[in-house]
Amino acid sequence: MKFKAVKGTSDVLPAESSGWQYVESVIRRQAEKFGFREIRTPIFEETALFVKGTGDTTDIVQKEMYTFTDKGNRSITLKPEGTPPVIRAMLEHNLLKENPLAKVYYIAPMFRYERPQAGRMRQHTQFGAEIVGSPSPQADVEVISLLFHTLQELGLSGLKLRLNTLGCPKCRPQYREKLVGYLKPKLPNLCEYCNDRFLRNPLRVLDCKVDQDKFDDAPEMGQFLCTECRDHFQAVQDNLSVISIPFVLDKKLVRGLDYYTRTAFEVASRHLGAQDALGGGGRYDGLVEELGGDPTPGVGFGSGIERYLLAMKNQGVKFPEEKRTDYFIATLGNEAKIKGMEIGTQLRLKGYICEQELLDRSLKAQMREANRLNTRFVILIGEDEIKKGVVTIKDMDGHSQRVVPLNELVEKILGAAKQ
RNA sequence: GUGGAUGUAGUUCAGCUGGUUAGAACGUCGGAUUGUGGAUCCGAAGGUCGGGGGUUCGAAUCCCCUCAUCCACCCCA
Repeated sequence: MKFKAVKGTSDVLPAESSGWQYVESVIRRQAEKFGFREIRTPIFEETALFVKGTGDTTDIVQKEMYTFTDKGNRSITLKPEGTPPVIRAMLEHNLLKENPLAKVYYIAPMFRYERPQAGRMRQHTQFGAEIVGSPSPQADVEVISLLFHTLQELGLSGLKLRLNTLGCPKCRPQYREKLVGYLKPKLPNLCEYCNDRFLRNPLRVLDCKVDQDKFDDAPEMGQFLCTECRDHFQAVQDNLSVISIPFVLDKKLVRGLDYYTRTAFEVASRHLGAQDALGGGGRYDGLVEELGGDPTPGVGFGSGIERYLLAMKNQGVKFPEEKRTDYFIATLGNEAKIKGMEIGTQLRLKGYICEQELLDRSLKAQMREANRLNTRFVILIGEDEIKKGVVTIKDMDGHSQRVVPLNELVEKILGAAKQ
């Protein structure tokens, strides 16, 4: 085979696209119920937006971006995540000046140069949402609720919401300093990954699978939280409880993006493999300012639609049935084909789903095709019908058929379809 | 970037320690029903055995290289 979809990308074939459309429609309905409005930003951005927004210490920026130079000598990057472009667009168009609160969602492709595996692609599609402008813990909860309830609405079960707080620029540095002091003497005894993580993001070291048991006496973020952060975190938990969203506290949950403050969360499915997060997000109270706006709080999430579909498949979730074909026009002979074209056009104008044979197959094959399409009625036009100026209509469910004169065809079948 | 597994019809797979015409199921097409679907029966088409090189009288099968896919690490959606 000559051409193949490049590594880590895949095609959504007709057999799967109805599943996608269904998921997308559920997402849009949920987002709109909460009052989120869609935002569409370009598929690529100036590279610097991610270096500054996502953070230059993150894996995404250090080794996963699809970056290239365009003919105008600009450094361009295919977006690896959705939040920085959304903030950029809000600032560029002064959305936050028009209204101090902005709630947006998006369904968009993301690109990361990673080694593909189950649930991880180089191009994947994220459903994300952001609330910008509100410092309220209820904004955190609204965003979590949108994600959680969307997943539930799709029929996903075995969901696990993990929750943590990362503190703020006031209290996190103190914890970080303490943790670094605690870890430093242990480094020679820790694995190479730990040593690597220690340099990039010390909070991550505690999450190591190899050395996990060596950190029993490690200092905890909880002991260092300032009162504002502590209250905020408590309020998030209280509100989640009020709306009956179950969660577990996970002190090791440290998201891989630099901009998170306070709340961090992740929803995982037990129906997925190693990459089990359906979505994750958190609060980013410093990001807007970092990208050149006034200090403005924000909170949001990103979630992977390919993973939704994977989890739904693994879990055996049933998708709604596809629409059936109302009329299949089976034809024999040239005149019949022309007549069929005419009839089909009229039926579609009336709003029916209507297909016509395009391969000149045998009548048997055409009937088989009609059956495959789950057709309600077959309109048969052969040489006999042409001679007599009629059409044979077969009811595929009732197995009955009758002959209808051409001139009253549309009226007749309109009636039949209403039954 | 690291490790492991796998590449044979459209699809899912079989093919024993190398032996000559590479099989099955499903799907497709045709027939049983000269113009009628889903069930059944019969038949047909469809394969450079991922690619290249080597060993051998002989390679889908053994060796080397390469490419791709999958899974895991890392990290994330």
